[in-house]
Amino acid sequence: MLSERRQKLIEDYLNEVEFASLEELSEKLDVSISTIRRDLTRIEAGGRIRRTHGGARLVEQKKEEYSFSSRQQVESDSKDAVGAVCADLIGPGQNLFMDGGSTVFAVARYLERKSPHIVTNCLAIASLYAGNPEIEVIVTGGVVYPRLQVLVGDLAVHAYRSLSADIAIMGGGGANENGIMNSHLLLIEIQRAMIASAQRVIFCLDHTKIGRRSFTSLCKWDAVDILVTDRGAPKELLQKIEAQGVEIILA
Amino acid sequence: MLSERRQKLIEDYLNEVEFASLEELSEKLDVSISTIRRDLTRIEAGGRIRRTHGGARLVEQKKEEYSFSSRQQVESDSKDAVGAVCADLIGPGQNLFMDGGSTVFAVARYLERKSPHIVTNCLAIASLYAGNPEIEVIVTGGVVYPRLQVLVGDLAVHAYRSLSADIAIMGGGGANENGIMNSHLLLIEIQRAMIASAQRVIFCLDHTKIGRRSFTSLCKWDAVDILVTDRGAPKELLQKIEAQGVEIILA
DNA sequence: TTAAAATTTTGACAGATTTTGAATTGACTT
DNA sequence: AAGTCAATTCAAAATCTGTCAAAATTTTAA
Repeated sequence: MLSERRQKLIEDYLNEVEFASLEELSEKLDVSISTIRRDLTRIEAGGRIRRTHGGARLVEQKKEEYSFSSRQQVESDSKDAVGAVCADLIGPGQNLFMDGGSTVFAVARYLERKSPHIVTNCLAIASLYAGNPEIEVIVTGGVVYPRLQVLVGDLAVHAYRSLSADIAIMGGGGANENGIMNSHLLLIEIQRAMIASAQRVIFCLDHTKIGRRSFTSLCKWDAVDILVTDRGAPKELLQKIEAQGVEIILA
Repeated sequence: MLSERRQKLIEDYLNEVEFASLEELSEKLDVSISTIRRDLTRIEAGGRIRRTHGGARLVEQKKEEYSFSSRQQVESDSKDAVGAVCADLIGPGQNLFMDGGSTVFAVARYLERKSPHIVTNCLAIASLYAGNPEIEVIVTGGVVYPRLQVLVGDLAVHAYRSLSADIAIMGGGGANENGIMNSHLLLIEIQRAMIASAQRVIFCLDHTKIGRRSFTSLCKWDAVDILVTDRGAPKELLQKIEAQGVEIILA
């Protein structure tokens, strides 16, 4: 049995049962416990499972703004609607900062006719218009953060600090009446640099994000000009946010 | 049985079963294990499968959006061969600068097991390993140059100047006995920065580039440590280049 | 056309590398 | 102390790479 095939089988099995013990896997695949251990270590490096005492379990798929491939499907209608409405706010030829994340990517897809100048640390957005001579795309640089496929680190922060934009189009992990939150510490510094160098700040968050808590506070509402979300968002919370001077647009 | 036909059968079979062991294929096609090995090596060069210990597996078809759709086809056998040979020169965990262009991209495809640290201004290379946590990818930043899908400009130049690498893997538009040439002025400054910050400089040029003139001179041969090309290149010219202290490796 | 020469393909094999299972050791829990 | 699990080490087995000579194929020459 090929080791890669075995590892794939382990992954498939874990996808069914959530958790499996070493012994269980060892018997099922007819190899020694040692081999199972080694397999699990390798699979864990891929990130989809986690080793535990005596076995391994599936990593719960975080329902987060970022992280593309899996998320892209879920709530894509909401995201699309938010994206289209947000793109309407952009004038032709404006300079944009664009954050990572699937909602912001949805905005990017509607920008073609605006011929914008885009500065981004998101590889997906950069690649989207990389072949289009009508749209100038500037990539910030930085270290690729594999889980989110965005660029992080000093290069990215410096790039945003040294440029300026008409509008920053941002995403986030959650929002409540106190402000916006994000779960990825590596991104916070970058997002703050974007906000600081942009004239107007637009946050795009589909309704699942409104009212959700996340890991760290990114900014308060006074830093935000516009919040674009969809009708599924809780109205009373939106009112509290609006009272803090944020223009709210519903898709 | 023609070897090409056999290779096609192997590919078809892998498309069905995803994994196959050497033994399995050897029996199925009634040839020796050695032959299967060689077949797999050749098929792997095409990029659709990957050899593993004891067999081979299908490569998940990634979205085509990032790859060099048109140019990739032309001379792709030569480029692949050059890519494989060049990748052999890289040690595990080394720091690499990687230029843009399809030949350098062909090198990138063979680097998976070397777990390199890659610094690049090429979006295709960045996207290739963006989701792989084993491989650290740093993107230089810069303005996307749509024709080549590489990043150009000050951000890119500064990034390369401020970093350093064990090896720079470079492409070019042409080469003659005086040195390497490139047709894209925007790239010259960047490539010079790469060369200046790297310990060893490897140029990868398929045979169509050897002897071809291009627009501007990029560098003389004394800046180059190794030239990787294929057997189609004119031998007398290679000798003249070798006489200038360049190690020449033929794929 | 046939024969000889050159090239490519194939199978086999030796030495290096990787994978595997078992044994040992050490950390931690009960 | 006893038991469980993880990490490490080690030797055996499996597999990989490079090389070589035989076989098959293609090219060249007559």
